[in-house]
Amino acid sequence: MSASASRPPVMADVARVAGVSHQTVSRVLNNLPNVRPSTRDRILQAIDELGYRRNLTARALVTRHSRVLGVVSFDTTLFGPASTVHGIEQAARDAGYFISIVSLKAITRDSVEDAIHHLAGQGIDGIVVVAPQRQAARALSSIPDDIPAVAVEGGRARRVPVVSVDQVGGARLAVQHLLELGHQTVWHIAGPEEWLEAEGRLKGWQETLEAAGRPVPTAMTGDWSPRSGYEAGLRLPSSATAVFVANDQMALGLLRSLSERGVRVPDDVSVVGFDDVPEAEFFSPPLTTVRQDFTLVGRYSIELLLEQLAEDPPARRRRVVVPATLVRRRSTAAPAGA
Amino acid sequence: MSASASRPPVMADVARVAGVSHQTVSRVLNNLPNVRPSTRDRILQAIDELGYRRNLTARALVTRHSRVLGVVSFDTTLFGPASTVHGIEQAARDAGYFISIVSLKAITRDSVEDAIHHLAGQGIDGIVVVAPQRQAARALSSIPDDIPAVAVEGGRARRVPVVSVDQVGGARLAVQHLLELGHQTVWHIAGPEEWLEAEGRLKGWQETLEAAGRPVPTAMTGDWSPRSGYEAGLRLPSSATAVFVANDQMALGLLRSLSERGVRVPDDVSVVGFDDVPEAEFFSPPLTTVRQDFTLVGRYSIELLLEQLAEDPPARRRRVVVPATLVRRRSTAAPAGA
DNA sequence: CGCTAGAGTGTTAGCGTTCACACTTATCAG
DNA sequence: CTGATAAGTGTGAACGCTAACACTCTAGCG
Repeated sequence: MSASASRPPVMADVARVAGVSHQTVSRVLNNLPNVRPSTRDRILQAIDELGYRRNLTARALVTRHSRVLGVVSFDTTLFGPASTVHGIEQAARDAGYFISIVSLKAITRDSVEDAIHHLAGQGIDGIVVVAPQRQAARALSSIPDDIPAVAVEGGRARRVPVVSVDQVGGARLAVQHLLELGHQTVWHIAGPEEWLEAEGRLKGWQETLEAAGRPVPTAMTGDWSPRSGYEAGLRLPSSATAVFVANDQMALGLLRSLSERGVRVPDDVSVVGFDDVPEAEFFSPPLTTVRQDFTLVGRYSIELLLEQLAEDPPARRRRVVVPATLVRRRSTAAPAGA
Repeated sequence: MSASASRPPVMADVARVAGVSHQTVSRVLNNLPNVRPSTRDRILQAIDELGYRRNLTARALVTRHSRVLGVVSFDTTLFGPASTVHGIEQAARDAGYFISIVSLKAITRDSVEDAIHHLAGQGIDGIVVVAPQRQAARALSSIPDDIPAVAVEGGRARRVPVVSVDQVGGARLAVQHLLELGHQTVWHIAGPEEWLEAEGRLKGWQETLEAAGRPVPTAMTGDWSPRSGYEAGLRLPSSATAVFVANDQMALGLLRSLSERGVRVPDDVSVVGFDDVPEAEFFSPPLTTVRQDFTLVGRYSIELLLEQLAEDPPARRRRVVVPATLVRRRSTAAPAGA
């Protein structure tokens, strides 16, 4: 513990104290072989004594690897993105990487490109773009060629592997569940058009109805917020007996407007959401919904990224799809007439 | 666009193309004066031509500043931490800084210290610790002296400035609101003991009741989850007419258990939450709650951090308190007997 | 006409690591 | 006892940038 508060100690200081060369200190730090145990101990002790911490900036300069991964995301306040980023962070840390985050207020192609270049200039080893909007997905092509990247929910990006949840399959699960209960058809409150997730759920809903030979009602569109679900609920025709809502927040709004109109759930109308937010189980009534495993999505995205970072570029999987699962609770039942 | 995909261009390459020295390129990049406009243009063109991006790692090595700030947080899936981190990120980016995040699964003194050292070794310019638990607050003392730091919700940390929401005041607002409506007393479902926020809300609740000369019921304790609020609701005595719940999620659970028991809100029991999550407005009934401005908290924390980073260390404010506000909705009313 | 000031530019030396070697010493086969 | 091999260690040169200073040149002054 040197009293001089001048500069933090560097490798050379450790070397001097331990009576070796800086290179030997480096070897110990990097767990390389061919260091005599007694020497190693002396160095370790010197490190401890001086309170030495290796300067990762210098290391990054020479190795050309910062062990930092960049993440570009949108509104990390929402449950989905927040969970995904959390999953990414956990997986990255387990792999010994740091995460540098840029969270966008607005998704425009420009803002995404900006964020990407920002990160690229930062000496990052790779980038994960959580790109659930069409705009963002388009910006993927502007990622510099020399930077490994992965997209989450990024449509079919050209040069970038994609991890996504099976939105279409999830929607199918929801609609099939309602049809099996005996409903003639299912209404849909969709997410904003520019969102790929909204698109997938809409598609799954429509295809499933068509496959079953059922009429396909006009879809209503919300903006993911509870309020928009509430408003969609006001426009829902009284003939409807089942609604598939593109996320749980809008489902909550729908539940509220139905209850205000005296419509009982599930007696009069069945409702299925999407996401399985922690609150969903305690809605009135507890919400049947489609669960997405965001943690797994985060994990896979890091896995795909690290694969690209590896020495031997493997025949890289271009796309990983995480299945969605149906969680049955009390907001769905057979229609009144059944 | 050089066809050789060998190495990304460096400053010297730009210098060669522009016919100047690398130092002049550096001057242009750093917007220093005394560069002839025509020279500047030539350099800018060369940069463009080569697709040159400055290596920030090398820059950081020599300047000893990375322009990266570290953030340590807990479970960024929760609304509060997620919003705070989001606010921090926005504010930091506006100031030209990057954010490197470590999100902890468990808060123990060790895990926090670990995260801090992890970041410290990363060549970070400063650290924000979102430390809402007593454990985490204690770990603040282990931040190396040479690294500027700020704590969010960190109790009264010793050497570290703190930004926090006025939990006590928020709780007072909630309880006063209920007393003014005519309730004799107010029950409380508290958060986990080790959380400072839970402690502040508990304290505000208790003090306000005492100041009004009202009996103070035994507080129930949850773990922030809707389920724990639900369970607390089952234990709520039927004599209770008003409940102040330490967060919105638990309030949701309470609402649910009350409705299952046939207790009407607000007719039979009034409920106030804390946080004002986006969903709160659409609970059944819409929840009266205390709003915390997390964005502001994030903003202030970066402000305090940048103050420390500035050339002239100002007489530093040791503590910034952000006020909480009451949002009145439909879950509160006068008691039945009033 | 020489001198100074300042604009404009180049040169050199780091920053704290790792990498590619070269070197020394001990070990062992022949 | 010699030479080859391996273990253990040191030396010097990068990595790509900025800081400090030195230099050149023009303008302006007495």
